[in-house]
Amino acid sequence: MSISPLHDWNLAPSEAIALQKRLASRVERADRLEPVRHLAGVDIGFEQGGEITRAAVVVLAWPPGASGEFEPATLEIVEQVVHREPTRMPYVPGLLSFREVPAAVAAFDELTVWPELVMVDGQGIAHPRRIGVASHLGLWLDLPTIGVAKSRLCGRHGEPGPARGDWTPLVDGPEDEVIGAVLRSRVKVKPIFVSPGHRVSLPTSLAWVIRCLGPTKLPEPTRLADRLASRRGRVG
DNA sequence: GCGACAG
DNA sequence: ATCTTGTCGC
Repeated sequence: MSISPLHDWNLAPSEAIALQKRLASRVERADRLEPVRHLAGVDIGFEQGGEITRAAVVVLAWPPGASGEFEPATLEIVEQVVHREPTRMPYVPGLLSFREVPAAVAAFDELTVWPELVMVDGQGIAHPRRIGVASHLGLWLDLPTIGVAKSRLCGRHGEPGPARGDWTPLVDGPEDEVIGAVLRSRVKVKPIFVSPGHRVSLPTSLAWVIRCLGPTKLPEPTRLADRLASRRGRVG
């Protein structure tokens, strides 16, 4: 499957910021998704001191199947791809997408099964210019995306309740605009930050992340991609 | 000028 | 993100 490029990725910081401001208006915050049959998780890892970028995509079947009587539902892995390429940009807070999206898009290019929804390791609109890596990737792939981050980039929030599934809004700006949710995905564990990426609302984003929660703090799509990208899990 | 700062 | 030993808990 080929994806048409929308711009050149080797930009100076000021140019990247200007581009984000233009692209932000194209990010859709209302639900516009097809029935989900395949869900994907994406994450990027690095090798050789950061010289090599590893993009991992894991495609899971939906709905989940029961692994057996009294066993929890399991998300079956339909396909996995690992794409390696030279790293092109350093990490700059707020400009993460310019470093990670190219490799992620290349990995999606190798998929034979196209998902209807994607969970990305990082922020969606919970970003200074409302276009984090999840939103940016969604724009490029023209797919609904949800951002699932392990820590905060911007915004204010209170402490979510102690129960699994408890959450509190993440707000930002002078008007306290709601840009995401701080979700307690596991009891007694630091919460995760969920935000709409592209073509998905916050309620829908939260619903999907919660229904994909497995035994660990991260939802299964992101957890599996994380494992693959950091070469802990199976080989690519 | 002084912090804060996804991965 | 990645580099890394030991340690706490189910």
